[in-house]
Amino acid sequence: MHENDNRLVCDCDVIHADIVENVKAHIPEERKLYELAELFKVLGDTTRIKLLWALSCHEMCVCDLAVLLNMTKSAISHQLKVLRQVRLVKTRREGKVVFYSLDDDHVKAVFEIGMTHVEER
Amino acid sequence: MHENDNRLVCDCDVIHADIVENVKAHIPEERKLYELAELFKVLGDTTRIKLLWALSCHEMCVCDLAVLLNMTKSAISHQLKVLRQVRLVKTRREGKVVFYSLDDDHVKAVFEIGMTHVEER
DNA sequence: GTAACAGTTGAAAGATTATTCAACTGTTGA
DNA sequence: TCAACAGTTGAATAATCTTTCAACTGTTAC
Repeated sequence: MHENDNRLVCDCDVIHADIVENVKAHIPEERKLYELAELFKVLGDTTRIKLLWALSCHEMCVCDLAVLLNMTKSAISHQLKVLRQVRLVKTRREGKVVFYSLDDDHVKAVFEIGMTHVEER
Repeated sequence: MHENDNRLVCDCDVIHADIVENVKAHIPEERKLYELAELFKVLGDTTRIKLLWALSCHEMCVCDLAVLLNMTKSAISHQLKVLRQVRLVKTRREGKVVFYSLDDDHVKAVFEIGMTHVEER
């Protein structure tokens, strides 16, 4: 991740100072943009997209998901952890079995808009 | 990227066969989910998020963007290329200066929903 | 034509990330 | 108690991605 540690890294002059100043004044705080990028980064992986899609159909356990995607339980579990950390999925234990389901109403909406972009190409 | 080349990689049995079959029947084609993940991958980087945000305020040239983000023109140019390849931004040349602007009406919508998720935490 | 500057590009370096592997925890049922 | 199985985890490997660097293109102005 890029971090500008007080060095001046830019190798050119401003051309349109007014625009730059205006945009600078309205840009959201660094932390929020960072978190937004983090969210998209989580969505930016085929395995995790498939998991979210599957869970948007029905809650499922790790074994079922592993069979569905033809991957190891370990790989699935690692990715589910990532999804859990950003609160996109939640869990429910029933004996030995852990059921995963979506934990966010926005995900489907993001999916649909994203799909619109993809399909228009 | 994971690809299952006819090997059976899953290390467990199906527990809820009916659910798995049902989900399998409704899952979108592989290619679409892949493209959706690709789109989110592009959005999943702080630099590119900042670029898109800036461009959602006003069209800007590479120099301006470099000054705004305090990065080299080269780094900015590389990232703009990525955004151009998935048709999120478009260009317009005026003499020596190349202006970039958003090329997708959905981006802002995706931004806003994503922001909702981020802010609720 | 050529100097100056905006922007682009390919290759390499550095950073990050996904999957595998092996060892582990927790729960059930005999 | 212990075998069996669902799931988790840390470390290592493999793959991918971001930024840097240096060389390049294209346009303008002299």
